[in-house]
Amino acid sequence: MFRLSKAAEYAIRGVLYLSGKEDTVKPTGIEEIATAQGVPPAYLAKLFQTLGKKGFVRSVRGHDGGFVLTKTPSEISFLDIIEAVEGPIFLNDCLINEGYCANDSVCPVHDVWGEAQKRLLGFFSSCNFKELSESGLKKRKKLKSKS
Amino acid sequence: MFRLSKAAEYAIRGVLYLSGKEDTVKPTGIEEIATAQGVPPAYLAKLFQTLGKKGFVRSVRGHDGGFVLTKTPSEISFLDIIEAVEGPIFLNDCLINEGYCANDSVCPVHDVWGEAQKRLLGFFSSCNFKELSESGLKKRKKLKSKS
DNA sequence: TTATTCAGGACATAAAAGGTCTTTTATATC
DNA sequence: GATATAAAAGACCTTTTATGTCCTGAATAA
Ligand code: SF4
Ligand code: SF4
Repeated sequence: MFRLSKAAEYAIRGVLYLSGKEDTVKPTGIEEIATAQGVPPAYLAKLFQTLGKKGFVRSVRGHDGGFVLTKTPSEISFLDIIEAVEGPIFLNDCLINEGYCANDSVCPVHDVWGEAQKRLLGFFSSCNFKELSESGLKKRKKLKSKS
Repeated sequence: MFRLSKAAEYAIRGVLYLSGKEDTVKPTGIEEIATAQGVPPAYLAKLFQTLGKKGFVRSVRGHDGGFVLTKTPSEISFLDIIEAVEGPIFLNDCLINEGYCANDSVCPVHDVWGEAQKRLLGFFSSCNFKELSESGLKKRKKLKSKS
């Protein structure tokens, strides 16, 4: 169906929420993040668990625990988070490695997938969470001034 | 998982095969197409059935029947065939229509999906089957000259 | 020590992908 | 007209992926 997973959507919005916090030291509980973004808490917890393993967030257990970003928002790209939760993106199996499909040396379709993937990944890796967060503030301000 | 479906891959390779034929009048049987491309015949038949409904191929039943392209290869885009077999592409539900997600007026993520989708669709619609077929011939020639 | 909060993993459900098969209908040829 | 051929239509099946939930255990601050 060629659609982003909820996993990616939720994870990104979670990281976005953390990116919007001024206090970058105090951990934020998963419950707070989930409620703020309106996503299933238990699922988000799973996702943040893997974000932790991949090193994008640090987790603090126990009282007043939660999650903190380990990098500044400008250093985290969209692609980072997408790939962290859904694994590396391959538009088609034959892009995994040369020779995966025996046909790829003569197949013109292969090149199209390759180019499409290159462009898509390039775009996603060009989006960072600092920009994203700022653009969110801007949108909110614009909406307010209208009403 | 963000991957093209086999359906799209098979359909595209089927159309590509037809695009490579000089004789544009005599129908080509699904069995021939499937064997030439190494894809499951029954499945490909289903796919061509829907390609027929969408008007990209014309079908002839009975003895010496099969499929013929209804347009010249240069008029058929990658996107045409992909969308014909998997339905319209939406990277995320909120792109289906404005207001699908109540949040989209303030959500910065929305815009990223939108831009990514715009670029992807733009690229796919810029690829036509005449170019594709020619690039296939070129690749084959190059490979031959090497061996 | 106790309440809190994440980690890890098992489990559940539903949807989609990928594919087969059978029956019916249209067509060309003998 | 009979017959062989080939697509149309739709039922059916299996496997994989997506999207969660829940429980138990471990860390930690108050
Ligand atoms: S696109 Fe070409 S190379 Fe890639 S899997 Fe399909 S046939 Fe093989
Ligand atoms: S990206 Fe933003 S607008 Fe789109 S569904 Fe997610 S929250 Fe809603």
